[in-house]
Amino acid sequence: MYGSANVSERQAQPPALAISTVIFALRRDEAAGRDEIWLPLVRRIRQPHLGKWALPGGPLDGRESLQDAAARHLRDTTDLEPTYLEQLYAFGGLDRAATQRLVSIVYWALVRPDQADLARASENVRWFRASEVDGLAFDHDDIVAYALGRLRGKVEYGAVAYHFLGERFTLTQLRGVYEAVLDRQLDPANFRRQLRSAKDIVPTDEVLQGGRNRPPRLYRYSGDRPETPPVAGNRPGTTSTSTPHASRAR
Amino acid sequence: MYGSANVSERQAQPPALAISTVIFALRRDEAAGRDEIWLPLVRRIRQPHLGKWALPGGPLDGRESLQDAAARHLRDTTDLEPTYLEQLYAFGGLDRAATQRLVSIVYWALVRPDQADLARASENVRWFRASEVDGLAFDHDDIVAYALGRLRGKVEYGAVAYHFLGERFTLTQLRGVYEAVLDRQLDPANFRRQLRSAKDIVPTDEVLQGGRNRPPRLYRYSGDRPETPPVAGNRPGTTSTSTPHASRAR
DNA sequence: TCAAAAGTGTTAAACTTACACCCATGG
DNA sequence: CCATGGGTGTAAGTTTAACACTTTTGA
Repeated sequence: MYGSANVSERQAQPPALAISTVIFALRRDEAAGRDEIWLPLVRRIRQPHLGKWALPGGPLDGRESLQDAAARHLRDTTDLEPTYLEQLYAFGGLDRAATQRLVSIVYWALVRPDQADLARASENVRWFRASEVDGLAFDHDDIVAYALGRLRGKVEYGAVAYHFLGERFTLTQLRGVYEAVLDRQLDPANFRRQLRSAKDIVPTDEVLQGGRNRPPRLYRYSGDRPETPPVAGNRPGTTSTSTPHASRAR
Repeated sequence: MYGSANVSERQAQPPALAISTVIFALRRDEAAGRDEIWLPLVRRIRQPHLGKWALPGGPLDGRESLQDAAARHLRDTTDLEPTYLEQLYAFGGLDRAATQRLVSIVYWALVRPDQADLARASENVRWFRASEVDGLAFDHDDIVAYALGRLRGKVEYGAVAYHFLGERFTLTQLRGVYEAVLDRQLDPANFRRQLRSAKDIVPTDEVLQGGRNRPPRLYRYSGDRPETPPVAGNRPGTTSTSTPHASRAR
């Protein structure tokens, strides 16, 4: 069934397989006094959709895992090395590309501000506000919208927001991330308490000096568990951790 | 051309793309007095892993969407037409198959008991307890374990359990689903109240006659929203609903 | 009328939410 | 000494969880 050679015999062209990534970073809007979500896009330098902005990506090299391929394309096109990289979805609609059948396995990434600053910005790489993205190549508009929804869900449930920030961060900075992602204000007092009981966010004995006001305490994330979902086959040697396992065949 | 074991040739060839599905159904264990999760597997009738049990699946036909391909393979191999079908994950590790680079886009499905009864059971199709699955072909053990975890998460958060049942069901039946999936007992009284406020589960004016005890009221699921996650490119014409959308390019 | 499941009531604990208030710092 | 954000206290509202209790059926 799987090893069949008539995959290619049935039809002239097997579906093309591409890897793309939605990269999110935080940027401060000093005027509005709040953080916003931005993402880098690359300009297409060939047909189809020549000249349009698109998600960074490309074909899957035969000797790298899906995640490695995503990371490599990030490096090649934007110089970014994200601290968080997770599979988003596999898009395989029939009309995604005009000339060929195209299946894209899309990842999403979070990068820290210092990393984002390093990102090559050129004629063909530019940063956009996530809320203003529109008119992208292929179905990338929809993919970005879906990624934003997933980001929101992840932040609401779990422990992802840290990856927008550096190694150490204040609770106010972290709240800024949550507010940018969820697009609403949060009560500072209650936010503090909730994250205090979050267990994987630990206070350091340092404080951030140099501000105009009382120096806030710095925290760090004790990310014991791998942030990438427990998925076998993703990286060799990784075992699933989310489920009690089988014993024997019936 | 796909089946070459030569490494350099393997790199030159594009990765093979397959679609598989993890199918879950509920089955009553009368002895233990509780529901259990079962899934159908198919026996491999060719190398590699000849004779081993595996998830139903096969190659992607060039003219159907990913989801349609999953549904078609289900029909062809097990005669099942699930009421719920959602993409699980794309597995693309390097060592998934010995002879070739194989990327599998895996779906997971829920079927109703009446549908499950119709499923062709033969020498090469058999049902297994999900908790006892082991020794499958490829990395399918891990995939099943991951799918169980996802099922658990979906049931805890949202509205999936209904799809294990028929059109109309009692709250006790629904509680049986939750208990089987979450693998723990739930308080009948509290469960009832929680689901009452769930909004998308509505009481009918019918009751289920014929039991030994007081006839329970029947409920149904008013599934307004599509259960498949809001994903563009999955089906042409489907628009993402989860995210406020963009306005213009910057 | 009895067993068993259907269904309701009640209460303590836990968790949100809103907001009043004190603390520490740079200017 | 004051403006500002850092940080704590507290009380009302809401949800969760445990379990006692009443109702309705078939046998």
